[in-house]
Amino acid sequence: MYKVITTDGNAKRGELVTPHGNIQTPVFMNVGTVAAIKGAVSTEDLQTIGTQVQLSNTYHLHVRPGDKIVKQMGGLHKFMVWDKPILTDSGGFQVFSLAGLRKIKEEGVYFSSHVDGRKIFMGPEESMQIQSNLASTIAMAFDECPPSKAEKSYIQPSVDRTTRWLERCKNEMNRLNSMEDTINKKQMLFGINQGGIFEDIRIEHAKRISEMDLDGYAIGGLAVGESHDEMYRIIEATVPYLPQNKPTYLMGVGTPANILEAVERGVDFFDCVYPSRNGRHGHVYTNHGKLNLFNAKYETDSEPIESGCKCPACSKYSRAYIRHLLKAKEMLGMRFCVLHNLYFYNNMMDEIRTAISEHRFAEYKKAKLDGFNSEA
RNA sequence: GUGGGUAUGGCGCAGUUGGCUAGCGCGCCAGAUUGUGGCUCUGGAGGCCGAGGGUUCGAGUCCCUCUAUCCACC
Repeated sequence: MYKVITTDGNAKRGELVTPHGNIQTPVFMNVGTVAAIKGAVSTEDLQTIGTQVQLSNTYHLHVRPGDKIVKQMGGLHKFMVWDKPILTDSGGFQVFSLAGLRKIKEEGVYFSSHVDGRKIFMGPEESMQIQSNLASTIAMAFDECPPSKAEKSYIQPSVDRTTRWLERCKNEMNRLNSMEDTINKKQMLFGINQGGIFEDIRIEHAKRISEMDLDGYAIGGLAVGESHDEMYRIIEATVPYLPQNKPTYLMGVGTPANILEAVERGVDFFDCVYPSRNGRHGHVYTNHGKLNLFNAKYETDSEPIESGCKCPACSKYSRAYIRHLLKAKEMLGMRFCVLHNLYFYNNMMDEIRTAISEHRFAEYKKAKLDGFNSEA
């Protein structure tokens, strides 16, 4: 159950009630694709850096260790020792990102495993079964995420198929939630809006899936190559046609600036690999823009990544030391950067929630963006 | 001391019977990365080819001397 606590313009401050605790929105979900946030980050770390929700991936966990193994181990929560909400992505994105290794048909998608090359079939039913085995808090619908440059003639039939897949997902999820040996019988299902950068297709699709009474609605297929302006335009056009009494999730986005823009347009949920992947590559976020700690200018910099930051890295360690660890390819260097970045994102979301509650989101956003564009 | 090998950007090497604007890997310096294959990709800086002399229209490539270094033998 989702409720909007207060609004500030189109920005919403809300709360999603789940069997694994309540999620305060807007929220940034921390991405742990294979039931682990890359960079040697533990559950204890996540508590320290204020993680509300973890995101894992259906396709990756199906390939390894196998969803049946996870079910046998008591489900994802018990397996990875995390009792707060988990959202599982459906594997739909892998249809897109592993393009070349797949064949899309009406019944579903034929993949070759990126781990051992074996053939895998996944359709809406399989994706729901896997996610039910994983017993995540929120399951995502199985969709196709077409490339940003796709023509309308490709997008329209693709979106129509995604709609048919969504109906199958919903039916299968209902069936699974009523089964005796299902671990999480209250597993939620979010539908996914597609339509490329065509507002008419987006809106039509949003209307159709809104009638299906799902637990939440995502906007997918953005931030895959189109410009920021196009992305914001599509968000702005689509959000009003998604149910306002349900959470809206912008999949895979994005930079801190992207998130501020999307919150302003009514988005509640986010996830992105940036803080973790960029962290592993030594790119760290600050209120004065992104730093690349590999840069030679940090060689003797005794300052923390960001002074005043309360993350585990900034509380004690210098940029120079972390740079050294990164150059030496020590895991600890990546770990510090990932922890800092996730803390930065989680903390920014906390600030956003406070700003909306106090009806000063616009001022907050402007000040934040000005900071990002200033030199540290 | 004798015989043989090797000397090319920070390191490791390619450079065909002499025609180069001297390449490559790593490293270095930067930049990309948006529902993650601890990747990958894209740029950039840096060498009078150990030193000196010779042959030639032309030498990193051939010849001579020297220096350094490695291996074997004494």
